[in-house]
Amino acid sequence: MAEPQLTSFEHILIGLVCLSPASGYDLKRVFAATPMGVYQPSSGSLYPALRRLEAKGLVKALDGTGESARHRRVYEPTQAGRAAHATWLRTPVEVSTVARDLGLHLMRFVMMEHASSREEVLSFLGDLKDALAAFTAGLERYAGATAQLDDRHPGLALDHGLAVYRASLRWTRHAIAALRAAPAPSSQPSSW
Amino acid sequence: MAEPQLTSFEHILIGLVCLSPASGYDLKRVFAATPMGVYQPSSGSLYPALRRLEAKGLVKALDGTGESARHRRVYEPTQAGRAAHATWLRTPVEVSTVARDLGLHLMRFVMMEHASSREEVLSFLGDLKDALAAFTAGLERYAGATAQLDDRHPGLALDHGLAVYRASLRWTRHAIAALRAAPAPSSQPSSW
DNA sequence: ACAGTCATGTAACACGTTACATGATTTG
DNA sequence: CAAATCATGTAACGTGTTACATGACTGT
Repeated sequence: MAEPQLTSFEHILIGLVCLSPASGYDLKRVFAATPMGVYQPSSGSLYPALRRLEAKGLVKALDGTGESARHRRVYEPTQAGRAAHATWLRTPVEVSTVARDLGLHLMRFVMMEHASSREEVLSFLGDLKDALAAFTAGLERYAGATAQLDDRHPGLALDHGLAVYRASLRWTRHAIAALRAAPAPSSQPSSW
Repeated sequence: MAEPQLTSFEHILIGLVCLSPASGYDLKRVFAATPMGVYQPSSGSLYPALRRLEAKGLVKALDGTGESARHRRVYEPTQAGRAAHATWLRTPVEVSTVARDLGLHLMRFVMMEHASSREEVLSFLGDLKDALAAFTAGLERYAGATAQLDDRHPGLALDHGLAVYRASLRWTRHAIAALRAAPAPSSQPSSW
């Protein structure tokens, strides 16, 4: 069973059709309407990606949705697709890439809600917290090691990184506490 | 004067050789040794990129550094290269892309230190502050508009975004204050 | 002499972007 | 009926990744 290596974009597409079956156009609207919209996939990337996933047997088009329905191809995941999605959700958090992949990790966290157990989610958040702590510690070490004499901007930029990753780190603690606290999915407005 | 459109990576390479002439291998070490190292350029992207910049007349290889010097191609910017770099530094901050380009903006901020006046830097930081404020306001509006009923993770992810961009926003104020306070305009060559 | 590093480069491959093409369906 | 939107797709082009190749120099 050679896991076909997929791009992050493809993993997200599988995740979205796992949430609910959708056509390419539907997915476009999702990207446009949610905060995911920082990335706006083009037709030239979206439709070929869906076709690749179909060719790899990870999604399939509902043929029942056919005929008069205005030429729409609505995709749903196959069993292999759901398996690949579950595997992706369990991808370990690497310290060396946690900064680069932070957005991706957040996306995974969102998609875990209806696919993973509370323990798995808390384990993931714990790993993310540890990775962010290690990463910020590395930044602090670097800041301490390089004496900023003449140049101010690099030090300020480093401050930015520290401020941002510390905010992420704080958030992991907040999220862990929030998920530990609430057993039933009640509609408590999260405010902090 | 048709500005040749360059990738972000190419702009950064020009910026680095503007800071001080460097070979491809030198640049690799810079990426490996500094917090820029979240991105690790491969040989297959770095050397072709330098050749493209040379072909476009934006950098040139020091031929004096030649012959016995162990086959090194040390690049320095041409006048056109410095002009392109200056133009890039002055690229306006767009609200719609400020989240995606935040790392790039920080990189520009670092490179402005010895290339831009204090007024230009403060103007840039002001624009960045405004863009981040508008972006976070948009996130807040989205959070308020979408009633999170059953799902908790999307709301928590939104909290993360808000926390992170607010940290960036706070940093802009901090940086503006720090640069306003600073008297000494050092013009020493950069060390990183 | 040999290994390791320095230093640059190439080739195959896959992917994203841009721009364009196509036709069906709704709306004024 | 015309225009806008829905909906999918293709082709050229550039670039990044991976993996490999090459040669010069350094240290032991």
